[in-house]
Amino acid sequence: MRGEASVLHADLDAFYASVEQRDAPHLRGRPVIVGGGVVLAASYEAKARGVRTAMGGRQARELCPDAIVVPPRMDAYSQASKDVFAIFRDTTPLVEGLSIDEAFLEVGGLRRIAGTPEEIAVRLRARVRAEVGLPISVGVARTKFLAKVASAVSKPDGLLVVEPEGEEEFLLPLPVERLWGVGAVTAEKLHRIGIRTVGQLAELEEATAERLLGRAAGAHLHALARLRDPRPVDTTRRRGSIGSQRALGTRARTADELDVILTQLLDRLTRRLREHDRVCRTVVLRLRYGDYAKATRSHSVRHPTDRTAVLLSVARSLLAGALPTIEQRGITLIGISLSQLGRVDSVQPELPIEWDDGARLDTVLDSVRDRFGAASVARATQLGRDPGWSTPVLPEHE
DNA sequence: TCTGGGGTCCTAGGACCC
DNA sequence: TCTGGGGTCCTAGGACCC
Repeated sequence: MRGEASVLHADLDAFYASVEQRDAPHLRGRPVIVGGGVVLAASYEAKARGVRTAMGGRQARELCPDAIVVPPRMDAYSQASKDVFAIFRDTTPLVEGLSIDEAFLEVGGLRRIAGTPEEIAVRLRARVRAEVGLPISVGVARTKFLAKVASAVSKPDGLLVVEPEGEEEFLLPLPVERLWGVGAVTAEKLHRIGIRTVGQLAELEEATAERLLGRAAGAHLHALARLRDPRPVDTTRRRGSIGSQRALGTRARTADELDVILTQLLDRLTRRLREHDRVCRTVVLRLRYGDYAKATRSHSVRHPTDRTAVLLSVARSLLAGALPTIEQRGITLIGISLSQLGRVDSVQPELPIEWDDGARLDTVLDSVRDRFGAASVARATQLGRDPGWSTPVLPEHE
């Protein structure tokens, strides 16, 4: 016995472009492209001409010469997102945000006070249109996955309810690319063995799917194709990492220039960290070399922190390690991610231990660990506790 | 495809611990 | 001295999503 279709997936249509058309009447009904170098968003009029998100700006203008290209206004999109999410939360307390412009809503317990899921979805769309001025598509189904596919199929400005009895008829004929988690690489692997529809994937043995796609991805996609998706709407999810990056073009950069950019990126990120009362443990340096090959370098500190100085010095040492390669190959992008985020109140109060020369003990231990590994820190800590040990010999701290 | 910016999750090897 | 199995953490890379 299947449950009822009580999960809504609400997804704003061509979000950035719709906000632009809302705010500038002369853009309405016309092809609009947000972002110059690369297409961040395209209105449906531009999509009809073949313009796609992430497409190069030149190609987009060739496809659609009369498109109006506007620069992004992130603050406006952020405010529109807040307005729409307020309506989501006014609809049900069980909201799981997925990104700036989409969310799952569980409305199963609301039948007596708010009506059927379909009625709730109709009202939600009308409210977003009337109160925020934006078109939004909604899929309604028994599981998150089916609701997400339903909203995508309903676009633009649509509503599609997949009743439990109609799930096979709805899903199985769709191309595998419609599955959430199937991109270009996975689609190509499936095509190579003759699988083009979700139904064909469902007929495969699970073990075969796992061999082909990897254990987790294979099992997951196989389950989705067989209509199994036990994940409930999760209202407690929190961001696990934040990042900031900058594309640099192809000209050569000096180490000083890179250091300035790195400092700006880190300053912005640590500010965001503190604004949201979060701390982090891992700094990831992202690089794209002159040949557009990507690389990452990361380092984790012992104690979660939101201090710019601490995280910047970690980022700098990561960058210093990569400089020889950058000199050789050139650099076209630099980015920083801060991960292993935690709540600031989960951090234990810092012990005011001072070393002889004034360096903090944890800072000294971090530098020992960097050079000699975690075991050495454990040993050094033990030795430090040994009354027979006088002054530990530690590497100079920079 | 002459290539943004913000994220999530998974894999795999090595170090380390029990 | 050689050899286990299981678990966690760290690091690097890759696929995918909007």
